Amino acid sequence: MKQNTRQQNKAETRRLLLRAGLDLFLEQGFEKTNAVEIASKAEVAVGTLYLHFGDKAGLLQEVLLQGALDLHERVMKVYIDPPGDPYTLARAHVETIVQFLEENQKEGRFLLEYASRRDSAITSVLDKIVKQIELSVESGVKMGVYRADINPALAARAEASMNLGLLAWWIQDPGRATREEIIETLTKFRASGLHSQTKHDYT
Amino acid sequence: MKQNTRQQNKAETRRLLLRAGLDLFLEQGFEKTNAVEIASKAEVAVGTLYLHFGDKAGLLQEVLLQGALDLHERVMKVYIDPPGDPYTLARAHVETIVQFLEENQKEGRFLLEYASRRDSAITSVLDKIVKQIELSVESGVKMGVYRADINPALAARAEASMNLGLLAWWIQDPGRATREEIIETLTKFRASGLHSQTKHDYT
Amino acid sequence: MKQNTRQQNKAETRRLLLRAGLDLFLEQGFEKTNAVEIASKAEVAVGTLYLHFGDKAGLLQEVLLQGALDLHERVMKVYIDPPGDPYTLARAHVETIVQFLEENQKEGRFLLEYASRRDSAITSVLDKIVKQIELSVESGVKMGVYRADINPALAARAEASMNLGLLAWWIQDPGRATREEIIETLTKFRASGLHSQTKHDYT
Amino acid sequence: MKQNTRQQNKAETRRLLLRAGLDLFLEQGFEKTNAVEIASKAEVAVGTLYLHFGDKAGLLQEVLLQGALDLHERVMKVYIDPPGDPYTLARAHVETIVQFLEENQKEGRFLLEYASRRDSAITSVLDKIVKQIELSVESGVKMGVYRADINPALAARAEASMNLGLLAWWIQDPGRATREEIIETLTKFRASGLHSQTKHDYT
DNA sequence: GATGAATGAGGATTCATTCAT
DNA sequence: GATGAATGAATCCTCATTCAT
Repeated sequence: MKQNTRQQNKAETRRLLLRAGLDLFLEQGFEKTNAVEIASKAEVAVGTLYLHFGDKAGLLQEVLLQGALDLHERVMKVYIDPPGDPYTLARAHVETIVQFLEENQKEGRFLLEYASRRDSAITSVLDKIVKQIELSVESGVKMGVYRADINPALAARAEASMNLGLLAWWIQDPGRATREEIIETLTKFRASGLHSQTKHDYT
Repeated sequence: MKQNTRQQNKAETRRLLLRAGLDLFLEQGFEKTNAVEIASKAEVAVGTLYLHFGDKAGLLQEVLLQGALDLHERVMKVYIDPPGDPYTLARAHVETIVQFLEENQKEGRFLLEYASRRDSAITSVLDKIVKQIELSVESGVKMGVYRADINPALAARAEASMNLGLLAWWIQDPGRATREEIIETLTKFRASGLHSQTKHDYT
Repeated sequence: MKQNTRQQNKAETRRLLLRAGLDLFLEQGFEKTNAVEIASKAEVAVGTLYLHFGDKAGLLQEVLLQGALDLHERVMKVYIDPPGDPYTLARAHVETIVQFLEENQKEGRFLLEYASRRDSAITSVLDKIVKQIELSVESGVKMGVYRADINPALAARAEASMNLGLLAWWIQDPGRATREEIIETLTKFRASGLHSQTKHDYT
Repeated sequence: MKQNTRQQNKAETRRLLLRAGLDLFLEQGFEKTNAVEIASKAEVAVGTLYLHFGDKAGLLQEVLLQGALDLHERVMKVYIDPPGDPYTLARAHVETIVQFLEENQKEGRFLLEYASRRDSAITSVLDKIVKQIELSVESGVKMGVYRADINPALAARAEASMNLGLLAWWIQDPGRATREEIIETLTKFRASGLHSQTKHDYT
C-alpha cells in the first residue's frame, strides 16, 4: 500500500512536469525555456526534472510523444470502422483532427509547431498517421473511387502536410476562418484531389 | 578605384558570412550555431559579423530573406504572363519551386526548414506567395473554371502548406520519389481540389 | 536465530558496499564515483549506504582502513619473530608486500593510489609501518650491522616511499618486470643503503 | 606594434591564470577549487579561463607541465657535464631537486602532490627523468662502479620514487629534518644501493 | 534496518556581444 | 572597416544527502 502511494506520487510528479513543460515550451519555445523555470512551475526541484527525464530534451520528447500518441489514437478510431464513401472518410478524418485541436488547444498547437522540426519525437507518430492515410488511399484506388494514376504514399504525405500546415496557421489565430470553412477546404482538397477525373476537364 | 575595391571586399565579406551562416544553420540549426564558429568558417573575425549584421539573428534574417526573395522572384515570374489553363498554371507553379530546390539545394532545404517557424523573416515572404496564389484562385473562380464554393484564402494557404510540406519531406531524402512524381502529385491536388464538381460525384 | 540472520544480513550488506566502493573508487577515483552508483552496484538503496557509513567519505575511509589494516597485519608478522640478518629481514618485508599485492590486486592498487593523498585514512597506517621500519633500523644500528651515520626516521620514510612508488608503478602494468626482479631491486636498495660502509668506497 | 601589445597582454593573462591555478590547486586541491574562484584570483572573467585552457582540467595540465618542465630542465643540467664519480653525481642530482624545491616552494609541493596521480601531465615528464637516471645507472654499470646484477630501469624507478616520496613528506613539514639530512639520506641510498657489493657482506 | 524519490545549492561551461587597438 | 581577446550573465546539469514510508 505504502509502495503504491510512492508510485502514485512519482507518477503525479511526472505529470506535473509534463504539463509545466508543455505550457512553457508552447509559450516561449524550447530554447527559451529553462529547466529551473519548468521545475518551479511544476512546484518541484530542478533535480526532479532530471531524475524523471534525463535532460531538458528528454522532457520535450515525452511531451511531444504524449501529445502525438493522443492524437494518433483519435485519428485511428476513424479507421477502425471507416465509412465506405471516401468523401465521408476524408471529412471524418479532418473533423477528428479539428475536434482534437479544439479540445486540446495547447497540446495541439504545440504538436503542430514541432511537427516540422527534424528529429522530433513526433516524426515517427506522424509517419504512422501518414501510413494510415496511405492505406486508405490504396484501398480507395482498388475500389475504383480514387484515380489510379496516383502514388498513394505521396498523396498521403501531401495531404498530411496540407492538413498540418493549414491547421497550424489557423490555430495561431482562429479568427482567420470558421471551423467549418477549414474542414470544408481540407475535405474538398482531399476528396477531389484523389478522385478519378481526366485532364481534359480543364481545357 | 581603391574605394571600389573596398566596396567589393565588403560585399565579398558579406557574401562569405551569409554562406557560412547558411551552411552552419542548416547543419546544426540556428540555436546550436555560434557566432565565432560562423565567423571562423567565413574566415573573418567575429566582430566583422556584428559589423555587417548587427547580431546573430540579423544574419539569420538576411540568410532567410535572401533565399525567400530568390524563390519569390522565381515563382512570381510564372504569374507575370500566366497560362490561362489552371492545370498548366498549377504545374508551372509547382515545377518552378522544384526547379529552384534542385538548383539551390541548401537554400531550399533551409527555407523549408524555417518556413513553419513563428517569427521567422520568411513568414512575410511566404504570405506574399500565398497572396499571389489566392489572387490566381480568385480569378479562376471569376472565370468559372474554379468552383465557387471555396474560400480562396484558405485554399491558397492549404495549397502552399501542401507544397512546402511534401517538398520538405522529399528534399530530405530525394530517393523517396522522382521529381516527376512529386510534381504530378502536387499538381493534381491543386488543380482538382479547386475544380468545380459536386458532392454527389462521390456518392 | 532470526536476530542472528539479521546480523548476518547486515554484515553482508556492509561487505557488498565495501566491495562496490572499492571497485568503483579504483576504476573512476573517489570524486568521480557517486553514491547512487555505489549503492546500485551493491544492489542496495542509497539510504543504506548512509545508514552504514554516515557519508561517502566514511565509506572511503573504511575501504582504505580495511585494506591498510590487512596489509599492516601481514607486514607486522615479519617483525614478530624477525630474522636477525638485515638482508633477510629486508627481503622478507618486501616479499610480504608483493605477496599481498598479488593476492589482493584491487585492494593493493587502491592503497598505493591513495597512499600519497594528504588527509587519507591510510596515512596513519602508513605512519605505523614506517615507524616499525624505523625501529628495525634503529636496532640494526645498535647491533652494529647498520651504519651509524644515518637518521633512522628518514631512512625508514625513504624506504617506504621507494617500496610504494616502485610497486605502484609495477602493479599498474605487471608486465614491466617479473616479481622476482621487483623484490630483488627493492631488497638490494634497502639492505645496502643501510649497511655500514665508508664514503671512500666510491672514490 | 599594436598587435604585439595584444600578444603580450594575452600571454600575461595566461600567466596570471597559471599562477592563480597553481596557488589555489595547491591550497585546496583540484576538486575543491572552482573555476570562478581561479578567474577571480587572476582578476579576469571566468570565460577567459576557458578561452585559454579549454576547461579546468586543461589549466591543471598546463600548471603541472610548466612545473615539471622547469624541474626537468634543472635536473638535466646535472647530466650535461656529469661528475664521473657516482656518489658525486647522486648527490648533485638530489641537491638539484632540493634546491629547486626551496626556490619554488609552491610549484614543488604541487608537483610532488600530483606526481603519483594517474593520467596527470606530470607522468610523461617524470618518465623522462627516470629514463635519464636509468641511462646514468647503465653507464655506471658499464664502467664497473655499479653492481652488474641490477636492472637499471627498475633501479631508476625505485630511486625516483624514493626521492619523490621522501621529499613530498619533508616539504609538507620542513621541520621534520634539515635540508642536509634529507640530501644525505637520499644520496646514501642511491650510491650504496647501486654500488657493487656481495650478499655475504650481510651474513 | 531498508528504501528511493526528492531536494537544491553548487559548479562547470557557453556564447552573444563589446571595444580597445 | 576589421580584429579577436575579454567579458560575465545565463543555463545546464550533478550529486551528496535527507526523510517519509
